[in-house]
Amino acid sequence: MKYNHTEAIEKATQLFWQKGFQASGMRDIQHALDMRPGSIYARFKSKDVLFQTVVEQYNECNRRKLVEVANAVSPINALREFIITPLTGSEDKRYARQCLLVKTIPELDLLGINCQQVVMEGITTSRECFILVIESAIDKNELPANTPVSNAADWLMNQFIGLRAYASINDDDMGIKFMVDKLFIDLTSAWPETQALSE
Amino acid sequence: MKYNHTEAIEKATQLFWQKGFQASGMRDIQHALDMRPGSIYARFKSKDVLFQTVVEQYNECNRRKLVEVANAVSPINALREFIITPLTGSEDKRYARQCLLVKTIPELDLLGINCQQVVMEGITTSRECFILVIESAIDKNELPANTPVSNAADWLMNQFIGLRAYASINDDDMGIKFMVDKLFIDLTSAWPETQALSE
DNA sequence: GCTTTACTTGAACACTTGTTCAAGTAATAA
DNA sequence: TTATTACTTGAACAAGTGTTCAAGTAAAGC
Repeated sequence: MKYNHTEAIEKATQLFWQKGFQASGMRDIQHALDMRPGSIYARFKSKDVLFQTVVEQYNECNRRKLVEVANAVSPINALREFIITPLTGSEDKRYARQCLLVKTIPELDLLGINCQQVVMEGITTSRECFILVIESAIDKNELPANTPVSNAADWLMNQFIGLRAYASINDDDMGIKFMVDKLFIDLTSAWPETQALSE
Repeated sequence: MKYNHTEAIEKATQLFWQKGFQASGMRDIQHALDMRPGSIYARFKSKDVLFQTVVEQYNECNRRKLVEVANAVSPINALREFIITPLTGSEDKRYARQCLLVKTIPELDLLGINCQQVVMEGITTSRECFILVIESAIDKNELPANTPVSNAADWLMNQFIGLRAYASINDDDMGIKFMVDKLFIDLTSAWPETQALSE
């Protein structure tokens, strides 16, 4: 049977996402990819680099989806879809409710320095994409023009992260729906005074 | 030098809070407590039970603080204080910005079943205390009477968790202040329609 | 003083971890 | 067929983990 790169990375992603970096032992990986240690080390230099490859793909996928949201006819509706999708995944994909990057942060200093960078880049990129979404929503009159873009993007991203963490340990679908609804009420409601830039 | 139980647990708390359960090796613990393995195992049955003891104390401390907030003259003001305190800890106590329980959740199944239970109890208790706080605030006319207590408590707790996670990887004090202000605006603003109980 | 009890020590143990590499197998080229 | 190249295998390794326990030390009781 021939080796399939895409499939191997998919399997690795699934494992890392479920168990985290540290808890996914090389023996688990060997089993998941149905490959022997030598083969794995021939293709990926180490467990660390394998994980990095996984995260790189995760980031790219994430970025693409968020740009789509920003370019949608109704960014707010698209955003709602984007947010709800991972929260309501079926039981067998529950592990995907939690963000892989967020899950990785506590393990950050177990990773090689390059790998750490890739993880942090993913977060930075996400933040930038959320800014795009908000700008686009303002542009299309779905959000008030005086929305404080940068702060609101931080806020929005944090809300999303919090929601995913909540959903990953909480089954109550009604509760999740409540929180999402609340998020969109608050998104369009008042913002705190932002400090003047110079003083 | 005589053994000091309180101090030992304090040191252990600090270590676990900084590095997490798994990453705190027995050798780290030995060094932090300045005790040899045999002594540690004589007092605490295992690393697991030591961690459990730490979490039990953490939970009790947390509960006490939240009950104080509920019983304060102005629960909302007390709540603001309660929320801001861990977010603005000095640089050398940055580790305490993240909630110990939240930090532990990803490692939950490395723990013994009793220890797992103690961690989950901590979260449940927190939730119950947040309900008390909201009820008290309604009672004292600081929140509208139609606030959906249970859902709002879930929401509030999740906001707090999210904020602590944000503050633990983000230095920007102005950004943190912005988020806290936003939280209190949203706390007193509109809530989504809650589904009827029977249908 | 001596005996008994309580506590401490740290080398050693069994097990798990990520990683290596000589040997083996399959595919391709001549 | 034979020679060369590309890839795979899995036992073995070094370093790390939580834990044990026989031996040692200090304290308390008489």
